[in-house]
Amino acid sequence: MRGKVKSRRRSGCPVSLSLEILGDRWSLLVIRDLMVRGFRTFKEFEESDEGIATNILSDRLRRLETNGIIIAETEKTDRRRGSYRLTEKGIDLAPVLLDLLIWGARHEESLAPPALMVQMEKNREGVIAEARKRWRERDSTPLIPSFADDGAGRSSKRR
Amino acid sequence: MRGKVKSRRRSGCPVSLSLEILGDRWSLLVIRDLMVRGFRTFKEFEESDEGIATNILSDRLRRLETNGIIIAETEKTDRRRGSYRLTEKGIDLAPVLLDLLIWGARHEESLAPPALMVQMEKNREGVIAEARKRWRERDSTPLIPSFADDGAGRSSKRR
DNA sequence: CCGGATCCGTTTCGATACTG
DNA sequence: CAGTATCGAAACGGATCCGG
Repeated sequence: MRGKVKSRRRSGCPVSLSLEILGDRWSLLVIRDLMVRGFRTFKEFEESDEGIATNILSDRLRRLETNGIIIAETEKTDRRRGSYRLTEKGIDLAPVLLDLLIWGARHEESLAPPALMVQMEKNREGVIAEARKRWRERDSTPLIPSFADDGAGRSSKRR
Repeated sequence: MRGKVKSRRRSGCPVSLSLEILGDRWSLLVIRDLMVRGFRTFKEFEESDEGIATNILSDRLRRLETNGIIIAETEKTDRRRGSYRLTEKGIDLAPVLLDLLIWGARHEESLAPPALMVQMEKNREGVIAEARKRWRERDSTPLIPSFADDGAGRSSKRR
């Protein structure tokens, strides 16, 4: 039992700190779903994506909350946390998410219609502004409709 | 030995795919060091940061390589891979990294001089263009000098 | 039913020793 | 110097259970 903890040094670059919060498989995915797909409840997160386990989801939500990226709203009648929203700090991640989305669309298998991406890339600032606006208005309709549904992305899943 | 793979469904959003590559504690950090700090050798990565273990570093470098984000250059005289560089796909992550850097500087403990960040935020496009330019010229001097050294970031680390 | 918490087997991580 | 090998520790993921 080598109890050497080795006193983790941390570099001064802010990215490292960010990655201590966001550097895992699920956190950014949860934030994306909040921001882009308009998810708000535990169940929505659980059922979507690639099937995050409930314990992991619970843990990630709590971690994001303690880091001030989301807030959980508890109803008075019920002790459970019913819905989640991004804080301003959280919505400020919109540029990161968007750039990642753009990068993914350009370099990974382009499951999402490139046309949409090209447009989004051109209108980056506009999309970010829209995200921020909706956050202020507590409007949680999906920011990018094609990503709203589950097997999503493949062209016109029109309704 | 329950061979149930459960046929992981993946959502159509490109972000998920990106996060399968980048969604861990170290990958983006390695990319940042490649891009912003100008690291190129195994040893530089190993000694910097918050002390990544050599086996993890080795694994991440390999994964980034197989995903086409970096390339390893092997010298003919030696079987070892001597230096690493970003591919074009890798350099295209500059916007993501930069936005993450900006976000971190704004919301996390501001270890980096805010002035630098404000400037970088204003000149986002310029910094990205510079990164791309250097990549083309194989110029690996640090893109952001304050982040070049280890305990870095704290204002005027006089030189 | 919904939002979790708990239990438990499996996978990944991380520190260090070791090798070409 | 650039990695592997090893092994204990931590995180993950699935199933199940529980309180509101």
